[in-house]
Amino acid sequence: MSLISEPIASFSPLYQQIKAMILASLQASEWLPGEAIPSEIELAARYAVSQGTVRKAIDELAAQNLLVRRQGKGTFVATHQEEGWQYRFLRLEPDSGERLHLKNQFLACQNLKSAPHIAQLLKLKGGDPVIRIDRVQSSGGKPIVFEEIWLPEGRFKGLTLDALNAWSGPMYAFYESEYATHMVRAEEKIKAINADQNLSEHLHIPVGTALLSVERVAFTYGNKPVEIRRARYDTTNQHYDNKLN
Amino acid sequence: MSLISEPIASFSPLYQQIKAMILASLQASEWLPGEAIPSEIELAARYAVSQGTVRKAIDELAAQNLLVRRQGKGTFVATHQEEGWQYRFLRLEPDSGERLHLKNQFLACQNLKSAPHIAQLLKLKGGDPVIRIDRVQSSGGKPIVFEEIWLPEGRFKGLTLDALNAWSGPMYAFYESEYATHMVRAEEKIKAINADQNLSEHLHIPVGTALLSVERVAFTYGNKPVEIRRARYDTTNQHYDNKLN
DNA sequence: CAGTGGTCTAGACCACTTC
DNA sequence: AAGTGGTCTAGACCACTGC
Repeated sequence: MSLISEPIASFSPLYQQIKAMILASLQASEWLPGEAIPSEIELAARYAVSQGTVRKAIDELAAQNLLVRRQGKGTFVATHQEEGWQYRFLRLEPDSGERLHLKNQFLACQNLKSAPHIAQLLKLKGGDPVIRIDRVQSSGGKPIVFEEIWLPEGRFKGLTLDALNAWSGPMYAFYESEYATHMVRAEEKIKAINADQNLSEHLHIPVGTALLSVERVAFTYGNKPVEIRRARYDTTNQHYDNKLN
Repeated sequence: MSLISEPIASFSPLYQQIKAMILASLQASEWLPGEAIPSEIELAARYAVSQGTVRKAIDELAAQNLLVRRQGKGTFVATHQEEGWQYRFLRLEPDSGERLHLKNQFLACQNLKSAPHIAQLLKLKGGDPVIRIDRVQSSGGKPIVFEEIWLPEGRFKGLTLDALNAWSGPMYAFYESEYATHMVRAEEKIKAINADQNLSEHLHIPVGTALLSVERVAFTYGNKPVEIRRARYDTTNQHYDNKLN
């Protein structure tokens, strides 16, 4: 061990500080998903820096998909309600290459005490209340996806099966409009598993069939985990598509 | 159909043109992987634009991982030989979270006439010569990955099993140093399959075990596909890790 | 110390959208 | 025509590397 202590932050460019301040405003819901943020000139005045410095901050936030720039119109807070952004996190697509259209069927929505595993991923204390949702998604009448979802009860108070059934559209748009929670990024761990009795029934396939297991943790602003998903995909006629750069 | 023809390129910013010229130099091997490209000031002079315009072009190429900037030293052509970049495209990691270390065993390296399916992916004519490599990769003595690789024979002339066995290190570093071929990006399609007799033997698992099937097409400069891989992962103790943004 | 990339500014002008 | 983001420039200065 060296006696010389590490600098906390040896150097922090102005535009990084601006970026942090814009991020703080997003997190504080000063501007809501879908809304325009102030123009570059206004922000430059507010923070007392040049427009170029604000531009660089916004550039990086846009690259992270937190903001969306539209020439001639303004810069907007990213939203899952936008056309073409509803399925931003869905990597499943038909082998034929067409667009996948999934029909939702919610099976259950229960309030539970969190198991240690789930609590840890959501950064809750073991036993803290969580909501668990079960659903099946179908394509052309065939069940393709079986999914279990865990949410922290604190943020999603009063969520019921009826509310879910009343909603038509992507879940992340639902979270946004009903619980002011915008998903920023997610991490997935993928495995192959053999279908058990339960999955066999839900997906109408023989026991033992190979299925894709996708475990996802989704995060809002500030790297806060707010949703766990455990999905099982039948990949007979569709696949998980990934680009590596 | 409208009688008004679409503009080919309604507007092309200077920095995009600079980007295209740098890209052309990379494709023409004017600067090799691992080498430094000329300084921003030199490039600005060469293209008769300001340094800022060159910067923006380089910024985008760096964001695509084609170039790597190093403050105080210069800008370098990305290479798979670099420490930490050898496994840029490998998304498999142990459930424990440690680093995966795979040992290579090449089983075969044959010259074949390409099947239609492979030829199409490599943009060859059906029947054009291809090289097929079979290998198994093991972690801690356990076989984890069985992989078949197809390469266009034209670009990889004279590749033999002996040459592969003589090489210790990642394949993409091998392609780079022996065949002047740098991989830029890749696309993967992932499914779950049940192990057949052949896979059962290679991976020492029972027939029917669920395996991850990963089909990859890898591209060099100019979006040219130059490698097909069909991998099978045993995901009992490891998983495919993916980040969604 | 010289050379490289990195930050910041101020200003001119262009392209797109809306009124 | 006014307002927005997008491009391009020129210049000053900072941070990091290596001789």
